[in-house]
Amino acid sequence: MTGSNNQTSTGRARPGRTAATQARKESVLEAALECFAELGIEGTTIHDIQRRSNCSIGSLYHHFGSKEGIAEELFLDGIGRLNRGMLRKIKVCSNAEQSVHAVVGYYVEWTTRNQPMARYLHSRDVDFSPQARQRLKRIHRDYITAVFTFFAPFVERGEMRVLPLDTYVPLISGPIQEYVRRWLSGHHPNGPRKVKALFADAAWNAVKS
Amino acid sequence: MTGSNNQTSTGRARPGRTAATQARKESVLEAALECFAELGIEGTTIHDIQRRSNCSIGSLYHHFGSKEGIAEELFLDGIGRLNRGMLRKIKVCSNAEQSVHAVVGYYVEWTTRNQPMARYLHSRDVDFSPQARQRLKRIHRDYITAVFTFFAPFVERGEMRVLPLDTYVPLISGPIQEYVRRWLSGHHPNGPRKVKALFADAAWNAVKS
DNA sequence: CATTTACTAGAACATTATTCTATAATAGGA
DNA sequence: TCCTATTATAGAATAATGTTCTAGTAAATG
Repeated sequence: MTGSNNQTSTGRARPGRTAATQARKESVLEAALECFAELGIEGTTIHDIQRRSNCSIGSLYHHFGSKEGIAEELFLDGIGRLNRGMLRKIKVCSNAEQSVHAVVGYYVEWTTRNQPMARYLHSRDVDFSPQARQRLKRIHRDYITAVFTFFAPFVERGEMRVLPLDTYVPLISGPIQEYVRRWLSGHHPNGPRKVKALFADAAWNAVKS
Repeated sequence: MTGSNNQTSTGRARPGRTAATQARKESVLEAALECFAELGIEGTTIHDIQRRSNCSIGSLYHHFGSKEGIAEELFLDGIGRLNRGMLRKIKVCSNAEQSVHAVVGYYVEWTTRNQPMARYLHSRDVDFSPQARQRLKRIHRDYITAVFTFFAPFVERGEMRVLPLDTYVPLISGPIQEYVRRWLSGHHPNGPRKVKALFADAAWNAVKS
């Protein structure tokens, strides 16, 4: 009903038209993010996105189905990028403490370098269509699984505490995420770089044995 | 331009018409929250709110100025309630550890008892009109000030670490907030009650001397 | 009681999202 | 290479939704 969608934004697609299609979809998402940043989410119209991406109404609806569809795709795309970057980063770590520090550090760097996307991700973490919620749930589950698979040996070795699975991420990332959220919504002026070490230490303290 | 707005939702207003007005505004906000919960934020129309609150279009716009105005007022109202409840709760505490535990505990109880509002608060913490952002910033600043005024003696007595002002809230509330957010958006089924103690201990660990 | 101000009401209007029909480009098989 | 099915583009037409406007009602004020 919605259209193609043969790959998530990561996967390499077949060459030819599909590549061009992928490029067009990405240019739409890029335009949408810019609009959201400048005009606010409620403030941007489908025409704003259309104009900025040089895409016709028809194409837009062909590829995304609705305005909400664009917003959801953008969200899932952003989460995916963040998660993949994070996994790439921690996989080169060789012990628990280093890994936990890497999580906090990468989150700080990524959000500082991708402020519009970070702001967007923070702006709507709840409230999705059932299908998008489903996809998001899967993304989160896969991420948690991947992270835990990586951390499990550390837990077994006794470097980290044994805790309920769904508490690790909040314990490690919760504080820095909350700090960044407040910064991004303008409640305080200081970016997270100065407090990176503080939050990394706190994270490690929360989960170390 | 927008209309009256003689009091925030807390303040006792003069009797007579004003009281009725206040009641009407609150009934609109209540209706809006119900709609957001059932239909999603983007999914609810001004007419949905209007129907459910038995309020005419005219009244709606007289009191709130726009749909976004309703959403903002609802948000500020909710944050205000949460903050005031929190302050009330911690003010009866007599030492730092007890206070920190109270913060986490109250957050768990409040969000469990006010799930629709909690979900709404999580759904849009960023992305507001400049004026609303300003009001929100003030609310946050006042809250932080009040909390810190309360905690300051504990810091002086050496019960708590000396940290940058804007890091206390993320360190204490960040993990439980993140846990609750994930729960509310359906990523895991368990409510926060079972992990309350765990997160309270972690919070205390993060800020104790 | 007169007058001003706040509030209610919903039709008229404007904006914005979505659908629809037509056309062009590409891929894959004969 | 040509034919056909599929996918993509385009924008006018339409539907849905948000906002303004005019008129009238209730309360407050002096």
